[in-house]
Amino acid sequence: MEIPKIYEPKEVEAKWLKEWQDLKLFHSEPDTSKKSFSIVIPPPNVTGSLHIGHALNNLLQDIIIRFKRMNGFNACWIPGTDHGGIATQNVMEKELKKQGKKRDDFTREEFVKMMEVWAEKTGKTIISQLHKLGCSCDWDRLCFTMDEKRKKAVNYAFIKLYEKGLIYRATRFVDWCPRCETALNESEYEQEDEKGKLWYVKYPIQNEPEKFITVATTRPETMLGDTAVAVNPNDERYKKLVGKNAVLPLVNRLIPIIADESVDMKFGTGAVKITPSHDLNDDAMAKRHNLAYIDVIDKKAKITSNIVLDLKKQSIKNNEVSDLIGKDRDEARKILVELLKEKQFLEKEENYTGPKKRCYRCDTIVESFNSKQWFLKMSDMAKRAIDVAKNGETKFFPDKWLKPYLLWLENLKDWCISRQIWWGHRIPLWYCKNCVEKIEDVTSDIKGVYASQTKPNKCSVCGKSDFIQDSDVLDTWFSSALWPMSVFGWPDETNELKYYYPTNVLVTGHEILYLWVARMIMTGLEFKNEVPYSDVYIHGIVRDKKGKKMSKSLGNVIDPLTIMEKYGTDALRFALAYQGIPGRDMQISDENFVMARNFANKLWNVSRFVLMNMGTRMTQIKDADDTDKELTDKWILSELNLTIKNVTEAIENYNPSEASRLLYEFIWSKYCDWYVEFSKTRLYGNDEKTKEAVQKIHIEVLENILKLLHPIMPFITEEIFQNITEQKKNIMVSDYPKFDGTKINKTAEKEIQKVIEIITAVRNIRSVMNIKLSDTVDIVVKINSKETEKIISENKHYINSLAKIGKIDFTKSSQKQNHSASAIVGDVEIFVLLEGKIDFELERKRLEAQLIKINHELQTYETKISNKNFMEKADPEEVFRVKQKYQETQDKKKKIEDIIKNFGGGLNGKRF
RNA sequence: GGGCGGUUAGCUCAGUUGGUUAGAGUACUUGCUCGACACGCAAGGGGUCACAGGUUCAAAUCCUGUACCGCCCACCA
Repeated sequence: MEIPKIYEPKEVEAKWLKEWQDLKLFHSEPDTSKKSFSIVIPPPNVTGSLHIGHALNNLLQDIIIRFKRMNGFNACWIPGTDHGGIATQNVMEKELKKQGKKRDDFTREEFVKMMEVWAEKTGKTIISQLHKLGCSCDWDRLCFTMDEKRKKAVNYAFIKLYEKGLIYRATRFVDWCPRCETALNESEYEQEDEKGKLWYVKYPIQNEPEKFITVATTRPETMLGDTAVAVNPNDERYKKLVGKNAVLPLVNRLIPIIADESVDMKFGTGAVKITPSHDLNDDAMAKRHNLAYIDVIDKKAKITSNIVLDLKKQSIKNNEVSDLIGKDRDEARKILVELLKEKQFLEKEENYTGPKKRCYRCDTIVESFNSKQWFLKMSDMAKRAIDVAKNGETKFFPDKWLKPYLLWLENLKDWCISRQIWWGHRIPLWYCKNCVEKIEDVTSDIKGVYASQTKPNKCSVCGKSDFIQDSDVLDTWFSSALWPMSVFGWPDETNELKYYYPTNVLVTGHEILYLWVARMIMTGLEFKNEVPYSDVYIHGIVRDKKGKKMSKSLGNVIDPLTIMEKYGTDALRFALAYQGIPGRDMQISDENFVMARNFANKLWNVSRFVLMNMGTRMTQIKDADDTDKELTDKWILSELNLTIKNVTEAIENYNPSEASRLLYEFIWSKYCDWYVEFSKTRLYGNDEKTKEAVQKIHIEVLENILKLLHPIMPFITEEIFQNITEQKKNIMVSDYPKFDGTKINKTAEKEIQKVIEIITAVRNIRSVMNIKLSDTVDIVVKINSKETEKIISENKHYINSLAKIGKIDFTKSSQKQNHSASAIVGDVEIFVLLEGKIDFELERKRLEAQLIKINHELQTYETKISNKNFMEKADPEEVFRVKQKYQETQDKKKKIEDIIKNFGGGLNGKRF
């Protein structure tokens, strides 16, 4: 059997993906005789393909689900995709733009049809990527947030909430994208400080043409809708002006100068222009002071004709301002600033950096204004969501997220659920054309409005059957909020819903804690009266080397497919798991993948080693008696069991990083570096019985390693597992290793530790003295303690072979050995005889350097022991330890000093 | 302005409830084709744990403050 030296992931991965799929190992059916463990995927948007963040998110879920499956649970992981609302529609619009087309070139039906085709295509891409990643989702249960069943759930939920009176229509300030022409929520725009200007505009005082009040503004174009100038009532500069009128420049409309506490005296001039229609604060102020509203900017961010109507109403002579009608807000700004300058209303302009909201999909600056939207009342639902988190029905891992979660819910405003786009769940409200005069004026209490999944037959008011459906769609998070229920067929009481719901854990990044997690909890409580999952596992965001969030525009995205191609899927998975420290964002770079790839290769090669030494005697493992086992065997089994315990705990505590580190350490530094080497003396010997015994241990350890590692690295572990066992069973459905306390052997651990230290010390001398491997040298180990002599004696062959030395002798003499380099390991004095090969000066330097270290160490112990307080107050165990350590170090120091003393005479006399 | 996190070896990061001489990977130095692996083996060098106080017998670890970096929330004319 020829096995390549380098692990080749590609074929292996394809092979097992197919087999797992063919055997339907990912599939789960409700089975009341078994305990269920369920996870629902955070459905990726069908905007394109998966990024490394998705890979992390899904990997973590896969680790948990595979772990639970191997631990006897009926594990079910529901996969799916999200229609993604505005985000996806924008991707489509961008595609159209490339072809020189736009949304308006199509009818709504045509556009939605195109979107469906797109969603289908990208959805498939995403699913295939998840599949390739090794995600053990139940692919037979694939869902989409806008498929028929989910549609039903959304409509049902909307209608229920509507009937309960929780959904209402109102005119509110909303964030609005003038390019997308829809309301946005906080996840749909990004707010950042941007460089801009602050313009100081002089507003003349009525009847006092020489006097002005100067306001500072970042948005001069909105001045057309100003209906007041406000100052702080305590502002001495303006006290006399309050109550007077200012004349709006260019427009010549009179506006009152008012006093309001909310005005910041320190900002700008301390006087602020008030545009109630286009600013949330101004709106609030307008309500307090009963000011008029004049809309200046329309849905498309163009100047409205309202400004002229307003002028006419006040019989103010028309002027150049009316030319602005229909112009874009930016253009209008330029023109206005020019006009103000020309007419000497502009006092000055200065640079100013302030916050700007931009639509996160099209980068257009968000406009905020009053708009008629559908809202969902949040206060009661939020209260319940707060309660369940406080009383622990839902727990957060790590729990530091509890506080922000609560804070968000406590300040929650009603949720604007309507969007003026075409892609999404259309609001299931129908208006009787006969009874409802103006659709814009519809509210929930008006007659002739019906909440219904399908078009109503007849209007109960007028008896006619001419209906029109609301043209808005629901916020994409509305369907997401129902996801943990809807994937199991809710609102129908399906077997799946009964068996798998509530789910066990939700795994997600913290960026959607509010938007999604909180809302799922609220709807879960509302409709099912229980939390949708008991645990919320919140992982970090993947960032690049410089700590920047990965984004296409920054060009720093890592494509998981590229990594999988280059290093293998298991390497990608291991690297992500290894770096994914709970509660922290993670930075990842190529080096991590190289490390993981090398680790996979190490595992591959150690299994090659085991296989090569199995011969044809590959047998089922039977636990031999401990008496048959050597110290090294007991040691590795002890270490293995410790690893089993710790890895299991780590995964159960949602810490795959810890699990990965433990496994790396055990496999590489314990099993490969030491046990494998120890075992060679027996494997290459002639005693068949001994050989077989050590083979059994190897099989046992390797099999356990593979199982432990399988949730993180499924492919390579399955491949090796199938090679080393004759079982037909797949590793992914085998039993996860169980901790066996009887295998823990502290004595073996201690003694092997000693052996390792002695070997390392000898190797060190070899290395420093530049002793070639080919030079077989003799070594004499002098023992002062009988206990250690026994250990060394019993493990002599290991020291011989691992330190590559000729022979070991014992001596009781405390005489220095001629021509030797020395090392002290605890109570063991080692003399490596190097006749003719020793560099005396080097040896002296080496020992003196050691002495410096020892002295330093000794000092720390001395300080402690001479400290009365330490001796009295410290934990007695700690005192004992320090005392012991002190004694040991002192002994060691004395021994080295002795050697050096002897050295003095020896150098010239060549006694050494 | 409020909150959260970070600052540990050249680089990327671990470090559980305070208690071995503070660890890993990588990079670096030296030596290795020794019957799993050069994607490797062996040996080594490298850190005042951001800074300043405090608590404690004892602090990378707990507390307070400072600086810088990052994120979230709110405000900003």
